[in-house]
Amino acid sequence: MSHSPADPRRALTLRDVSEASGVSEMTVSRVLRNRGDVSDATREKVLEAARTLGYVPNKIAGALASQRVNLVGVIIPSLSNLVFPEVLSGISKELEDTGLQPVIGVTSYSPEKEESVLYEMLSWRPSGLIIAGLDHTAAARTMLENAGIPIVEIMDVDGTGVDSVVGISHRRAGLHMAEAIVAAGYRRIGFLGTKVTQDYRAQKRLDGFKEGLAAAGLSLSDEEYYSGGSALLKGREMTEAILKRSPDLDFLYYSNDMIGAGGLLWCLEHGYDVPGRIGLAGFNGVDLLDGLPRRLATMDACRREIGARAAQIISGRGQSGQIGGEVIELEPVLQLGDTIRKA
Amino acid sequence: MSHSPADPRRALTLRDVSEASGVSEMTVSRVLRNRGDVSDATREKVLEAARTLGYVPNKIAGALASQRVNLVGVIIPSLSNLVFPEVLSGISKELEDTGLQPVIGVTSYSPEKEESVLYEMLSWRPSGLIIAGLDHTAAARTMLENAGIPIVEIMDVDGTGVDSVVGISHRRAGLHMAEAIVAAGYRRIGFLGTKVTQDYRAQKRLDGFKEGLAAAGLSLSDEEYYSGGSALLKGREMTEAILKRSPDLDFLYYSNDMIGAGGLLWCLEHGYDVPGRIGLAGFNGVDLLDGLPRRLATMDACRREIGARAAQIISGRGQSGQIGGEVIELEPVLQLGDTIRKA
DNA sequence: TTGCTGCCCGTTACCGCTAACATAAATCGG
DNA sequence: CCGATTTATGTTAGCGGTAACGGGCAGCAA
Repeated sequence: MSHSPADPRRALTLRDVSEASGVSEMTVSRVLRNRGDVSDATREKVLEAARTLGYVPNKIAGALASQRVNLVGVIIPSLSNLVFPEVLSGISKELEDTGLQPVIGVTSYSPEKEESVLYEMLSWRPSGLIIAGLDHTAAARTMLENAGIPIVEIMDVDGTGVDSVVGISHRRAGLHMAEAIVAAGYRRIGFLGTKVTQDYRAQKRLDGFKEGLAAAGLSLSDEEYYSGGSALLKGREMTEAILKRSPDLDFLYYSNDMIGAGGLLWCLEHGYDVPGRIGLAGFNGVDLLDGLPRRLATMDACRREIGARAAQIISGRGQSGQIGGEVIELEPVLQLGDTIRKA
Repeated sequence: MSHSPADPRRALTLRDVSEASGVSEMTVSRVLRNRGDVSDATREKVLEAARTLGYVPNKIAGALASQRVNLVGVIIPSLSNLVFPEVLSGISKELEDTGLQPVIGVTSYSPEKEESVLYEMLSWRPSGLIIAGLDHTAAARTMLENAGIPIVEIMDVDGTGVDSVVGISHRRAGLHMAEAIVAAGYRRIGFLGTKVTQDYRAQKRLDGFKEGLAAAGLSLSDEEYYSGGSALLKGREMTEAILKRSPDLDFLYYSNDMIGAGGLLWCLEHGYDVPGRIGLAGFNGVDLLDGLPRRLATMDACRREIGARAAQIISGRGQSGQIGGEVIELEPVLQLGDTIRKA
């Protein structure tokens, strides 16, 4: 374990490398960033010195001096939702060879937490920001407006964005699901969802769903809500509860696939004829569904593509040459699966 | 939208706030960090000015000047594994009110990617680093050794760490599972796992498992591997394949709960007597299992606690007053569930 | 009054790096 | 063989904060 003469545990700086290789700090900096003209001889010398010393550049200093930061902030409500890791994977794949790096912040569906996470992120002066949802506190919105960097609000297009927006219309997703259910002949429809009132998108889906029912002269026959715990198990419990209370229901609409899957398993075990006697549908299109005994009807939320398109906008590789304020509405695809009877 | 006289889109600095409130930059800095003595009158004045201007401090400059960074790097192989989001949640909860903030990097199980992610992270000079696994490239190990910050390697204790280590012994986890299976009277045992050879921990579990079988004079009767795709579906397909090839197997050990769940569903659908005719076990204790028709035998990997303990070490709140080189081995609990017959 | 203390605030010198400009040596056409 | 480029390197001045220290002023005991 070699160490510099002065202090054995001092962090290395450009100066150490420059002294070790006998050139100026500036030249070392140029070599390490592949910038400007440097002769092959000195380049080798410098790289050699940096390698043997184990030098790691200090990006904090670099960013301050160059006024450039290769970070992209990504703010999402949760990591356990399964949806967001997929969005993230779309983002990081797209950012892969742009030199940009995502930094993740999690809000736990709390607007106050979102505000503080956003503040913290902006204080690192990222070169772009991707944030889930269109609904923020007034302070958060102001920060976004004044940040002076590209902002992309994702997941949702039902509302007004600060800058660019990439997502689907959750209202219309709910609406279309309702239409498909009604078209298939179901009439006594129950809804099962999360209690979290801060999940604006689930709320919008429900609103659209009710709207779709209303257009056919129908309304929700019963509802059931949960919070916390294993979603699959909750799906079972809620399904049992709602069917006990309202045995005449002929359709159950779940706010996400996980509880829908639980409900599906419960119905099959209890001998319900699915989709004859009762129909089921969820939301999201998680690939978990492929392994279930029967494929749950769902609607793909285009998670990976949302991530990819958002990242493209930040990296300036958006298909439109637009400079900002871009709005991309993706179309969620209804997958009937095996739990809605064919009309 | 108010703007400063010079440039409407220039980012705000301490100087702007100091001019707006008529005090020095230093005083503004003190107010915003709650440090040193400032009179209530000026404090109010400064906060007021900062608020109306919408000033967001520049942590890059702050970190450079103070040589302190409130970031903790966290490097994990994947976000879709379900295990890691849980570890992360343990970490962020524990870090919540320490002023420290986790920054996540993902390696996709690639040692080269790990190396570059690590380099990138260290270049931001975080005040601590949590990284999954004990197995790294030589260059990565050297970086870790010379980083000069607390390092915690998590998940795994079968090997030698650079600094602190928090995890379970995957070798012994596999070993104990084998012992339990043998004790329950199963003899013709198959293994189903991922093809990813870079998942060192899965490999160690398998090694321990084989060791446990060998101690009883047994060995694996058949094996089946997969990569990519929906784990639940793969679990089904692999189960079908292995049982077709080796119909006399009486136990299936899966390298994770997800494929185990798929296998369980397949066996139940095809009328297998579980756990009489055939036993099943997975690994991890994901709470998904609670919703399955039968509870899969598994072994809890203590994910949240691993995250929490690692974070404690970084934040200096570890229970031992130790300064580094701490090794915490947690004990995974075997949950027999309903898929191993009671001896 | 003198001197000391504690409170409040300002000044100065960096932190480690890079943009922009300056300089020195090598190349070159006419 | 000279001025005009080109190539390779060095010098200077910050980037936007903060540590460390300095100093004015009020309060107070001697």
